[in-house]
Amino acid sequence: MDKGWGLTLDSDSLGFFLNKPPPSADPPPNKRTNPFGGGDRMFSGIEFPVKSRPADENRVAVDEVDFFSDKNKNKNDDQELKASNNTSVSVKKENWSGLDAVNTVLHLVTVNTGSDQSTVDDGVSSDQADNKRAKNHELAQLQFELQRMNAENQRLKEMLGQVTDNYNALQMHLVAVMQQQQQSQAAADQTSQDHDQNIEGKSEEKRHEIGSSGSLVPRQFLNLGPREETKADNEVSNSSSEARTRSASPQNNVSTNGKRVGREESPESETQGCVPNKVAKHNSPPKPIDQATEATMRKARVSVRARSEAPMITDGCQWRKYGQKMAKGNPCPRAYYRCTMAVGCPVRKQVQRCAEDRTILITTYEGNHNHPLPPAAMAMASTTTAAASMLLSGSMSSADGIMNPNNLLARAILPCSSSVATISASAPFPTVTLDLTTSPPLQFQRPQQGQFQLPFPGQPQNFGPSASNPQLPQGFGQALYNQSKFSGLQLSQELMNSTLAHQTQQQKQQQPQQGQPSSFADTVSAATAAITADPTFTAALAAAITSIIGGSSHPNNNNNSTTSNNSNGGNNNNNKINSFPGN
DNA sequence: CGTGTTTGACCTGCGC
DNA sequence: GCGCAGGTCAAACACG
Repeated sequence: MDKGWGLTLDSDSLGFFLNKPPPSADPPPNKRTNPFGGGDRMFSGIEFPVKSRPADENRVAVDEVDFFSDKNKNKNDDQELKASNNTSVSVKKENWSGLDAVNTVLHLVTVNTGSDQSTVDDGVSSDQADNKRAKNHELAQLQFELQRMNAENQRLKEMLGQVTDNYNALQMHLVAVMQQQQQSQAAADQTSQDHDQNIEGKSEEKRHEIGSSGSLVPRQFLNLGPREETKADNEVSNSSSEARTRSASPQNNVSTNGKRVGREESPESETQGCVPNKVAKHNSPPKPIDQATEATMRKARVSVRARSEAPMITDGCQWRKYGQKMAKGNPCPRAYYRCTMAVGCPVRKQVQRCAEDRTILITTYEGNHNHPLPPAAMAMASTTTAAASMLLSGSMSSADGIMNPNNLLARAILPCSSSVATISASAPFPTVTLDLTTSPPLQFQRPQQGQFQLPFPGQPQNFGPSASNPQLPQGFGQALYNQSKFSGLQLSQELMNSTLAHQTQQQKQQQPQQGQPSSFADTVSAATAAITADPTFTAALAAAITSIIGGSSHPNNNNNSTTSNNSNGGNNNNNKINSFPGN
């Protein structure tokens, strides 16, 4: 099981925006105390409240709690002391400097310092009284302003919660729509090719399933291949839970012929995960439709490179380690995990440190979850899904090749950082690599939108104990972004843009008459138009925005940030360190 | 005792 | 066919 020492993808992403210094070359070996306890460097960027660290002294640390901390109380005490004794203000000055350091960020108290300064050399008591009154007045104003900002902050938090919920709903809706489109196309293809009524029936069933589930409550599946997902869903919908349970345990599948049969014949593994060639060979009649393509899609992998001192990144899922091997060309062992969130879930991942830079953790995901994902796992799942979808669609529509880091595919996946996405054609399986190891600038690079600055760098979001929850920092993408000046965090943008790119890819497949974009650059450039071109999406987006602007704020909307985090973090973080020699 | 990890053995695919 | 490397299994082990 995932012992959860890992940092989450988002925390890493957040760290980018905080100008997180690169990990020290020689980190304390067992520094991994409580990942969410605030002591870990990896999470300090987003933990709440913000801890001050030497490396972050110049960071914008807007911590509402601190404004009413003892320091301020001391200041008030000093004021009172001074009022009664007319004593020196030197001590008070020191305290002011402390507050000033904070308020400089808020541009609130620059006047006070000057006022304070003038008091020092003034020996006239009446002037002192005036100054005291003035300062008290300013203090009251300051506190009022702080309260106002706190309220504003709270409101923004609530907005964030709402936006997060709406975003999740929209994203799921988008996935559902894409599934529907793909299903329709697949059904059409099937009909034209072999008139397989059975498959069509399944497609209808699938459509019905999507429709009946409600447009905004699609299932949360991680799919590394769009078509595969369809097939998998059909299987899931057609198979009883009992059958799944039976097939879940490899031991139960051991036949009398051999001890490894169970693994090979696991339906989940075949249809949703990596399909062993053996199965393909043994499987019934060859399908006329791109079997090779389907096999390729099943084997699609998404690799995430992120800097982490932890043995593995926390992605919201539960993992159980089932093997470890020394890989050729890398002194660090490769660990093998499988998802244990549901019995028989075929999703596996490999975790290995980069040989060149051991602070870089390479996590490779493979397969599709056959179970609903917790919100905490949706970010990574969506990211990998979108990346894999783009990979697969790209590999189908154009020649495989290394994607240049400057390619817009990379920017579609990671538009706001200097991170790159690469597609490896030489790997045994088509693999898209999301490189999150390069620190982006504090400003997003949005080729079509110019630059903008993060409004709340380091802003404590009420993320609960697991501030690293990947599902929370989810903005709306540029539509909402442009309208409300709200910005998501890095992964949000990644998700949004990659999802949009994927959506565009789907639309591209459905509208060949408009001429296919010849490259992903076109795909990405069309993604912006897609968000407005798709009336469904636009309407849903508008509804979400309206609900926000309408002021219907529900603090509990952020509950998932706490509960899911707890469940996620709890599941993932009460684990002990893997004995991972490479770490 | 249950659960998760470790680790050597085994299987499979691939290149020569 | 052989060797190599990747991937997986499962008994042994550790831990709470």
